[in-house]
Amino acid sequence: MRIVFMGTGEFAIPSLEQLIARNFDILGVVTQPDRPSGRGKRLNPPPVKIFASEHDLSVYQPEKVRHRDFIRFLKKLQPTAIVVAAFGQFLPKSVLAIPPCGCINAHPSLLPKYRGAAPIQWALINGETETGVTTMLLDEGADTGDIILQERVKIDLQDTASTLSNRLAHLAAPLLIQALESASGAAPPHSPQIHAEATHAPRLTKELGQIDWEKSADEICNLVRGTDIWPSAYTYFGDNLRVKIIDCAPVDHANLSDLPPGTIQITPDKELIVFAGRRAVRLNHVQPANRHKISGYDFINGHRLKTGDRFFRRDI
RNA sequence: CGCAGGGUAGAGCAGUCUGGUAGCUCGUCGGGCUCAUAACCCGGAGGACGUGGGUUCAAAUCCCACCCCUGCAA
Repeated sequence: MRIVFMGTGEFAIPSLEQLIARNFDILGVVTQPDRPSGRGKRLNPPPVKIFASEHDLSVYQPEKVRHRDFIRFLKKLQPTAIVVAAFGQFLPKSVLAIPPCGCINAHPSLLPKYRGAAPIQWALINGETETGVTTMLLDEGADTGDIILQERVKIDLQDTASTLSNRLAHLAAPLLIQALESASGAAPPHSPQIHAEATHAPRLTKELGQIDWEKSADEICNLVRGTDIWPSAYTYFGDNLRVKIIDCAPVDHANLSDLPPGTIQITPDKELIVFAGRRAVRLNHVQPANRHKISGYDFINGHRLKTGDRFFRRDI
């Protein structure tokens, strides 16, 4: 089977790896152009490019796949199917029409739930206990195509966006293979999404990461879990010191009666507890701006925290 | 040459501007108090102050170069 693979982020790598392992005929790997990134603003290749290069695959990095020349090039390759995962560009109708078996995409949610750029993150932020991976036939919309296969997974309380993303990526790979194998000359069996039940998972913003201590401990911890890849959940302390919350857990606490949300309490065994709108949050690990990740315990010692000190919100 | 912060005892930090024998909160070791303790009291050990050079009677502190770490931005 002649395959063109389109992907950019880490999420796509297990899928590409499986295609290689199963001896699919990979005509080429299409990925986003190198972008300036990291400290120093150097030009860095996307993860898929690195992986593909290491496996001696041809890599193409069009600024836009919809450009006429690139579409012409894709046609010449005569792919049976185009496999898409974490690619980052929309495919125009003219591309969708090229492969006889269609353009098959893996999306890390139970479509039609969580359409959009950040389905994993939003599932965590919303406190879902279950999510999954959906393979679908791409159409012109944003994650609106017909469903081929779907697999559910439980979300663990310890899961963060990075752990869950990793797990779903490894689930997406066999699901894509299965979809491909069920296609013979034409698109694999598929059925339309129930569009009325669609929900959306837009790209996260930095502002979203700022903690509102009025919210419940559960909501705050879910935010921390869902934003760990980016932008992280953060708050402010002292002289506008920005502090990222790396790892925390909701706890019950006896006397949160008249202390306002954001107030810190240090337990006898030096745990860092912060009162929330409902219940309280134990901060296990934090990261002050410009510093390494440290434990709540070290934060207390180094910054001389006292019960009654407060974390606060800051307008940006 | 994208912007910025940092590298001081095992950990987390102060001290650097205004040079003058290194400090805080802990940990650790020993002792004490206690029915007991993560609590309290007393005492001890532990630092080439990132590296190399320079200025100076004297450098963690001022000047120059380099190495490493981190946040922002993308």
